Amino acid sequence: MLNEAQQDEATARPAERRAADAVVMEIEQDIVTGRLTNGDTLPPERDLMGRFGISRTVVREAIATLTTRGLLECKPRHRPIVRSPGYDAAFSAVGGVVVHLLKQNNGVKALFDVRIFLEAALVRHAALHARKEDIVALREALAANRAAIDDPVAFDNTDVAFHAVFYAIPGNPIFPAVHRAFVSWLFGHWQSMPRSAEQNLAYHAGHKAIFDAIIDRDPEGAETALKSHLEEAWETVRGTF
Amino acid sequence: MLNEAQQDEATARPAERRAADAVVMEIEQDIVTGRLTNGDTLPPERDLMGRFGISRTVVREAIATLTTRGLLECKPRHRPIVRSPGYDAAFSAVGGVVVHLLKQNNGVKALFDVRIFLEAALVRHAALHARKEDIVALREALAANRAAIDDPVAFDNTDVAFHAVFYAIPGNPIFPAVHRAFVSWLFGHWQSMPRSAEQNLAYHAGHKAIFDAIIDRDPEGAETALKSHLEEAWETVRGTF
DNA sequence: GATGATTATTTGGTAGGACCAAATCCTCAA
DNA sequence: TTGAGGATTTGGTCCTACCAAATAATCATC
Repeated sequence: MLNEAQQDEATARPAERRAADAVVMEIEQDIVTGRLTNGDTLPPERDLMGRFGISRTVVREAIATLTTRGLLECKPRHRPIVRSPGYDAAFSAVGGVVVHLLKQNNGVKALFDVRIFLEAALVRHAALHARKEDIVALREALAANRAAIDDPVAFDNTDVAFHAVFYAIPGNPIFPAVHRAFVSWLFGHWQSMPRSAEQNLAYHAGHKAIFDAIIDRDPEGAETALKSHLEEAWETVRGTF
Repeated sequence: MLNEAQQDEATARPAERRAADAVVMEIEQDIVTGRLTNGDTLPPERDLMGRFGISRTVVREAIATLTTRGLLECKPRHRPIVRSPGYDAAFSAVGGVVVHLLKQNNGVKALFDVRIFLEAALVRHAALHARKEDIVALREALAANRAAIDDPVAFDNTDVAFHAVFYAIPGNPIFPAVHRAFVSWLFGHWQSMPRSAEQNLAYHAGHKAIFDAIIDRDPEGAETALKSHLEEAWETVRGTF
């Protein structure tokens, strides 16, 4: 059955833009301009229907679009939660695709090589430009790593934390997000693999070699030590996926 | 009106997760395992309804999800086309989020700094490891750039192509994808801005300085030349957004 | 008055139908 | 054979109705 309102809407619509896009842009504006901030909840879908004068289908389409863009977080039977997008949200948005890419030929190797390449440049940068507080952070991370040699879980965590310092030194928020993406994409595969204390000692020695080169302000040595360390790590995990 | 099939379906469903997610995973599997390969078309939405025993609402939601993940390509009035995901698809999937990030405080600057950082490492790598064919590619790209100084559009294209060579030299497919992402995210803002032939000459001189350092196998010189070149480029565009 | 169980309301998820516009397929006359 | 015109297909949009879980409100009991 067809009512007049629907027909009028249908015949009048072609000239206009898509209703859903208008809603998306409006809510987008609210988030960008700060009228909606992180953690706020959107009104119920049925309220938005009336507010924008559109059907719930359109409301849901708009919410779905905003969710895929990382601006909203949806849980069943709960109002959508506003999420101010960060660089981490950007990387997690591609997680689904990356999973497929890693399954392709040498996908993990290609990503790991990129990590080595970028991190080599980061330790070189650290050797040249690390400030006092950066050195302190590195020294503390190295000590924590040493203290955790007998605890597999803690060692993994301190391992990641040590490398994270290099991504933090440039002060650019994109680098730490890249690091977290690397960890979630690469580490997820071979984590929970038990490692011996001897292996942890070798890893820690690799970390110390990098640290020593940095406090010596020796970029070449730092880069060499990092590449050696990561290539050793690669050899131990290459067969586990 | 409520028919029995709908009620049965509804009462039987709660055990499962969201219907749309199940469909997404199933089609995902078909693509990963090769039952659906690049260029194949999905059946019409109305067929999928019957095949999966779900409503068209859910079919469309699943297709939308797969599209945002880069596994499908949708055009109005055409069947969805299967796209085996590449690294470019991964980056384009985050395009929507990046747009917002760039609007935040210093977002463009942060991204441009990352580009400078990565590209500095790439030219250093080129200076150390470029093969003969890489040098040839660089020489040709530089010549094309020189020849296009009087043609704004062609100059932009050859400019991008010259820088692209550095991303290609390591032979890792991720780097070219990163470069294309940089171009689409950064260049899109200030493209179509007319540049004078003098400015193009300066840009070309920057390119030549990088090239000369590379054929001299001088990584420090190459890195310095690249940073100088890109920081000059930044100064000319920083006010245009 | 506090508390726990019961009921009502809210809310996101899903089903299914109707319509449109463009593209495609089909028919049939010239 | 061909091409013009109609019929069918197909994705895009909108609507209403219903379900199940979560939450809010109510009420009986102590």
